[in-house]
Amino acid sequence: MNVRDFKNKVYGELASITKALANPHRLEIIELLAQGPSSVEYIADQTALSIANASQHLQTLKGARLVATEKRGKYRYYSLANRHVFEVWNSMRELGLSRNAEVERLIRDFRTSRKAMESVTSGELLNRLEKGSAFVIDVRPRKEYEAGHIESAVSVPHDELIRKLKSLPKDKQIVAYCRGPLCAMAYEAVELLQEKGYRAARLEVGYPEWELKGLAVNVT
Amino acid sequence: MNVRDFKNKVYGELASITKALANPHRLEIIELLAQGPSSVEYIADQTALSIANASQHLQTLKGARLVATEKRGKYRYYSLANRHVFEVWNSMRELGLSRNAEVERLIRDFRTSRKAMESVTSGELLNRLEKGSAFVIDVRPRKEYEAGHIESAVSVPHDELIRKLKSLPKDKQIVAYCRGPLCAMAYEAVELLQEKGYRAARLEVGYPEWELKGLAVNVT
DNA sequence: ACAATAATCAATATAATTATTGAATATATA
DNA sequence: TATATATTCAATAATTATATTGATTATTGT
Repeated sequence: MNVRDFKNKVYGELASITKALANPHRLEIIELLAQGPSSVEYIADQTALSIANASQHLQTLKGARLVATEKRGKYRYYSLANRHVFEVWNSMRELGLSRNAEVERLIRDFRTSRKAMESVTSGELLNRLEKGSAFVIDVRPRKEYEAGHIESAVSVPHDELIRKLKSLPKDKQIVAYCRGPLCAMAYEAVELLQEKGYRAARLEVGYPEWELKGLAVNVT
Repeated sequence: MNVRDFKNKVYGELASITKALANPHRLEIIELLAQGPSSVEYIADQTALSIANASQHLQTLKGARLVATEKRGKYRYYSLANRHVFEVWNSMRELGLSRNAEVERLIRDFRTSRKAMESVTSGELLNRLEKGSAFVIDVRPRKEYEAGHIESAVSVPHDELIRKLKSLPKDKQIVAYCRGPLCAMAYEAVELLQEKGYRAARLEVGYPEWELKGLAVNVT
């Protein structure tokens, strides 16, 4: 094999992985799977895809060995193959945000409020948790909370937030987190809480990034 | 705009960037541009593409704002838009190597020798340079050396290595580096040097990774 | 101004990707 | 065993990506 054939094969292999990621729905699926293993049905529901279409996209990801699957009962659970997949997604998202004012503008414009929102770093949150001065809420759907969450966090899915307001403390700062930097749920939660007179801030990362730093407790 | 439209736009933007990367030739171009700015002609030559085809791929990368261009005289120089592009490429390559025995096997099989090859980390090289116990050679094409190289390195393009053997020291270890982990030039150089009785090892990273760590000296 | 060089553009044929539809295959539960 | 549920498969049409070719534009040097 000559050098050119070798290069063609190596870059071809890498491009086939990249191609498997190069689709809006599959990127969304990757971010969803970063929250924890999910069934096809749940993935289809969360991404607004038909079951058959979601299944096909999952086959594509599986073909590139970006996801692993496990069958339990009549459900088949998909999950990310390894941390490298999440890291590619992370750097991809960083690139998108850096390169493209468009994406950032989209995110900013989507917030109903224009005022800058206070955010808390992972390190700060750890400090406040030790001092007992923060109350952490996980605003993702309950299934994702159950698949893994920040140790002391309470599950308050964003569509249940209004109903559960009374159970939240007014004397502590409430720190909300969700799926990650592209996810709007924590933004919305903080906004609502502030309107209702709570002290609230957003965790600057989502659960997968927190977990990657080895700070997580998994519930099984 | 509702949540679904918002998500479609954000993931669509990110997928359009990913699509721009999802091609073997464009990945090879990214790695080449990580060595420094290059003209279309040079890129076409190094990647074995026709000029027109290389130009089209560069347009695609430019459209996704992954590369920047500058015209000097009759040449147009392309370069990576920012470090995020290189970091995506890096994590992509890591994912490829982790996920795919195939890629790793290709790289291993391509070496003519089967014996494991000693490699030197960046930190070790810095130590040895301070002690004066290493002699560093850059085996990339001279143009890439000229665009930036390790401070004390000497340019010995891999196709000139045999002719330049006599100028290399036998009493020091010779450390060879090239474009990065997928590049075969340093492997081949070390192999040749060892056959000829030199003490030689491969730097475990390429020039772009070294530069990313802020260890580089740029020549302009 | 004229030739030579570097790069891009435009048109085209081929190949690959995608969403949709309906049928098929497992698995659990009654 | 029958039935409902979860997922995959296969076929299709529409869209998008790719390499090639030859023409065109921009720049340099004579």
